[in-house]
Amino acid sequence: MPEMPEVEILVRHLRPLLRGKTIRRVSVRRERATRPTPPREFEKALAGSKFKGLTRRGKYLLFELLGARRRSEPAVLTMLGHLGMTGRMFVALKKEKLLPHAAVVFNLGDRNFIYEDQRYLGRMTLDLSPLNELGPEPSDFSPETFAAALKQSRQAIKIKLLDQSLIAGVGNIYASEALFRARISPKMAANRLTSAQAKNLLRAIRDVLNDAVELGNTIARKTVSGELFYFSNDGESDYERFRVYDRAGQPCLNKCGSKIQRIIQGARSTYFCPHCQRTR
DNA sequence: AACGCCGCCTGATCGC
DNA sequence: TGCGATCAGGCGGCGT
Repeated sequence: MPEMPEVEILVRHLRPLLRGKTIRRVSVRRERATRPTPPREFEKALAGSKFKGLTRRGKYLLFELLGARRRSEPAVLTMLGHLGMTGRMFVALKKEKLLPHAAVVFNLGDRNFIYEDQRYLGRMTLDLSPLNELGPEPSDFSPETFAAALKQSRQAIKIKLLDQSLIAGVGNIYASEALFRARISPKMAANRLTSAQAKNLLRAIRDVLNDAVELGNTIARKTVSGELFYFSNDGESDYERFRVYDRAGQPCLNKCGSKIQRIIQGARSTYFCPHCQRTR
């Protein structure tokens, strides 16, 4: 499940591999992959363009390209990528066999840049409108503004943290992790957090995400084989990575004597320590 | 208009 | 052994 740290790691990995490369040909192999941009339009718009920059916003990847020379001056294009639940993006030698779920293939000459997605919940598109719905990056959010924003909602804080229009980049795993570090109950109504609690929570969100990027970078370096790079969730690499996520029934790492509990909020799993996170 | 809920997707796992 | 049900969960869209 890629959240902000996984996307950040991927962006840092891909940036130097793509910079300056010209797209010879684009092949959309899954019609859904470029929604709402029509696949043929997507292929046509990007063929011949050159990768310039790559940045991240929330869980989105922003590919900046210089359009193919048409008559007038070259157009700047932005392509938006999202990994959904199971998306992967990597550069591979053209001669390598395509994975069964390759959704979009960008040919760069002797290499392919591939977006692959087992469940097709992610996408690669020219529609930039989702960016308008995003809240601030955790690093840009002033603690006062964050605290004030929480006052607007009666939803449980855990559910609220998943709202990308409030704060960008927090997903199901790091929402639980941040609340544990801030010692705040996931069930607490967002508008009932004190200003101090909100500030602690923002601090915890930043710490959890930054730590994950650092740890992930270590793992990623080990995972790279040749030109192939994967972000994978199903791995040995998750060892001791999370303090509460997926640890139901196991002892709280604060050694309080309680066991981590799993509850369902908004149809999603939440993990927390009922002793250390007693706020309501 | 904040909020709840469903659909999209495939593969792993579980119960009968 | 086989097969349907359930779960994984980010996000867009829709209904209230």
